[in-house]
Amino acid sequence: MVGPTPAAAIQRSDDLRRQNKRRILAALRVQRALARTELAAATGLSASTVSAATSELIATGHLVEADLTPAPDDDTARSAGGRGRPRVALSRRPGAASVAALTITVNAIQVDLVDFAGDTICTRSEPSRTGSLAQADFASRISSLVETALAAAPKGTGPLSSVAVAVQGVVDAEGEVLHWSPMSPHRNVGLAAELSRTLGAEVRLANDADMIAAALHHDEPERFGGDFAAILLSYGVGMGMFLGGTLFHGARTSAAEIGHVPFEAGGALCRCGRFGCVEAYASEYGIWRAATGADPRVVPAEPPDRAAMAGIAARAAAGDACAIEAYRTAGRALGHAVLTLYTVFDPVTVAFVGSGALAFDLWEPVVREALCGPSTGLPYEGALFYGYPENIGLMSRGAVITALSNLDRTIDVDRLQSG
Amino acid sequence: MVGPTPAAAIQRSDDLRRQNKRRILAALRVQRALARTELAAATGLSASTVSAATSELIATGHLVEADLTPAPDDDTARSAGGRGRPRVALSRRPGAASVAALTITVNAIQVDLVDFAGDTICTRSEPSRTGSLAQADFASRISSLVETALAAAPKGTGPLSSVAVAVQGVVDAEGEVLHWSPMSPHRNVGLAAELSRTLGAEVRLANDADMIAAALHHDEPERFGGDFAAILLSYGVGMGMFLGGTLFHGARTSAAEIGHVPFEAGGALCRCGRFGCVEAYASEYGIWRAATGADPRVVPAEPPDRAAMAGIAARAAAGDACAIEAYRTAGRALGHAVLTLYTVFDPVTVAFVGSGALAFDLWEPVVREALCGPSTGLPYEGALFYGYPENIGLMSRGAVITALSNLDRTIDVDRLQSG
DNA sequence: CTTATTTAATTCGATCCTCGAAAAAATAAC
DNA sequence: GTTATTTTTTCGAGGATCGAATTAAATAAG
Repeated sequence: MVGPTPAAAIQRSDDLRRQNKRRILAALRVQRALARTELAAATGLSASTVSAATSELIATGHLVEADLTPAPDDDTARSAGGRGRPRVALSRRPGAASVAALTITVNAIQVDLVDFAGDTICTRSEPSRTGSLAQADFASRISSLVETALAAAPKGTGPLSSVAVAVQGVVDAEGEVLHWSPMSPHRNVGLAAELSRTLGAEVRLANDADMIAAALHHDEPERFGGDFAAILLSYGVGMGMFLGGTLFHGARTSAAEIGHVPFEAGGALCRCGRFGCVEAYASEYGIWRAATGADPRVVPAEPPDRAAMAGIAARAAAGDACAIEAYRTAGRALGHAVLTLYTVFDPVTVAFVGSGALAFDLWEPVVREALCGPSTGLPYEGALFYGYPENIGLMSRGAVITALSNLDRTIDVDRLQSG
Repeated sequence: MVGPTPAAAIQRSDDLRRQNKRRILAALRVQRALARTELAAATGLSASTVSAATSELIATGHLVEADLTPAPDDDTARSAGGRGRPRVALSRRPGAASVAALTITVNAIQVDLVDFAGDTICTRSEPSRTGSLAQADFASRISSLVETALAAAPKGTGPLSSVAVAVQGVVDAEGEVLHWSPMSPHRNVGLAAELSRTLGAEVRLANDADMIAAALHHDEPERFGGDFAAILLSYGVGMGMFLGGTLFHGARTSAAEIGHVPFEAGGALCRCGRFGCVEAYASEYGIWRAATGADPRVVPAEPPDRAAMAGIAARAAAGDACAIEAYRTAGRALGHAVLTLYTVFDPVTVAFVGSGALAFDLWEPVVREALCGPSTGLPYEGALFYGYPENIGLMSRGAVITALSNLDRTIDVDRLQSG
């Protein structure tokens, strides 16, 4: 290799075939079942190419001809009956493979086992006191939970082929190393490799907020199909963002740590060890500290639970000045974060996810206040905000989607699938 | 189109051919002359494919067989003489097309006319009092300067096929609209379309800092080949950044306006109309205000010239407390900006470009100070900083590269080139 | 009940692309 | 002059896509 050209992926004609097969699989990941004609329209390929590719994919066990279920919401195409030869739907064969989505939070470890078609096979979860675990135990604990789930899976389940791990903290861009996490004192842990060894499948780590963004992007394309940010207001403050239809990440890590943008120099102590980060004011513990009058220079050892946060929200709603002020401060910090977000990435739709969205109406006006006034770019006032108080479900949903989509990128589309 | 798949670019086999031809042209844009064997190595294509593609490109007038110049710095390959059939170098045929690079600053408008091989044909510039021009005059002024240059070009010059305009301010992501510029009171000007009409070529606008980043990326790949930011410290504070080998841009504009990240709430007045932006402290006018004791609530009408800034740098070097403090304040603001940059994009190499880099050694330690301490991500201390006091040359250089690379993406590689 | 109509899917031939191996070309060394 | 070496071209094989024609399967009409 002499030149600087990074020799892009596709340049031989058989790469083309593989890529087009992948495109068909991807289309069927989003739309559960499609006829060959619809696949041709969706992928832009000709009917003959789709016919050839799908018959190969059926032969290799990737696809099956589904019962001609009338598509769930069939607007454009003719519905149920009609003249002409009826279309026969294709879908991904459930037994072709299976994937695991792991959702690791401070409170619990959860695994979702999902088949190739995207249906959940089984779910397991257990409480986690992750902070007290030795580094090696952490990985083996996760592995054994996955193996428990695999053991409970019915016969005919495809081999575990891809694992996505949603975890709080900073993950490298390749999803292999956990650089920093609030759940563990260890740094730069090669968790993906450890899990891959015991599970015998490709494992990718991912930031929790990124997974939430992936879930929203996949499930609500009308709101979150293009460019948007998902800001996770939970124990900490994280962000996942889609730019140009793909998940944004930094030069070397998942990055976009909007929660650790400096807000007030020498201010309240943040979990990361610095003073004055946005998170120190807008996170659960930040709001809890301000509402209870706790020392802003100390990070509480135990995270406030959902009940405690709901209590503060209730007090604020009832007019408690201290609680209201806590939320207003959080709003100012968030306003700073969103203003920074807009300055760096442009106005985008923002979804606020997690317990912080419980009191959405209390701090949302404060955030908007920070966005008023002149700017060098686009007008900020019209930005759309959405609140999603629930976060765990979105995290695991995003991990499922990510595991499936990782699999689609690596699966061998030419060889026979076991099962 | 039913599905959400955006029907990616390449799926027919003749797309493949076109793409591979483009890859060959691109390799020859970076390395002026390469033999077929070298092209095969650089692109990853087989010798026979390169042979076929290049003979077509020669027939269509895109390439010519150059005199067998020994490659300028030929380490890997055999140099000059040797056994065997001598390699015959190929290069882009100068007359196949020409491009124009426009560099518009507060002081001057400059046009560089460049041939398809990348050599400058001719250059023109004239002073600009852009602020006082009517919107329509602005475009016609630029057009006529380009036409003057074209008239002075020797016979055999290829037709003008691509124009890149480097301009201060906020440009939309497609390079068509100038949303905001300090040089003009008008907003959302469709400058690209206006120029395209009179010049009869594709015109793309680009942010000035982005062009500087493009120049550094292209000309110093060992330093700036991967991920890096170029922070322009001139009349304002702008930023261009490469992430994963491509120029970063926001959802709808060039974005990455690190100069307008909020630094001190209710602080000094910024050109953008807000108070407390980083730019209000770290730009030429910000430093000038602080060093001369001018009102921080007023933006000077006339930008301080290069001599004035050099004077302040000299005063600071001589120990003038007021000047030193101005640079230290600029350093603190820049530190905030870089800390935000690192939090959002990860630690990357940074090039500081423009007059601000004149006093690099005065504020660089202050910036580094802000980066010390704990963080949730990668360590910040080892980041590399470089200073480049000159900026106009880099801007026009980046515009040339961008114009050529835009052309390479749109040029018809199958049909005969005039000339 | 038979026939026409309509839509879906497949088959077939043409064209195009890339690649590997072999041949041709051009020079240096002996 | 012959041989060795390296570059470039030629040629045939193997795939891939596409459009047109064909086959398949159902409904509507007479």
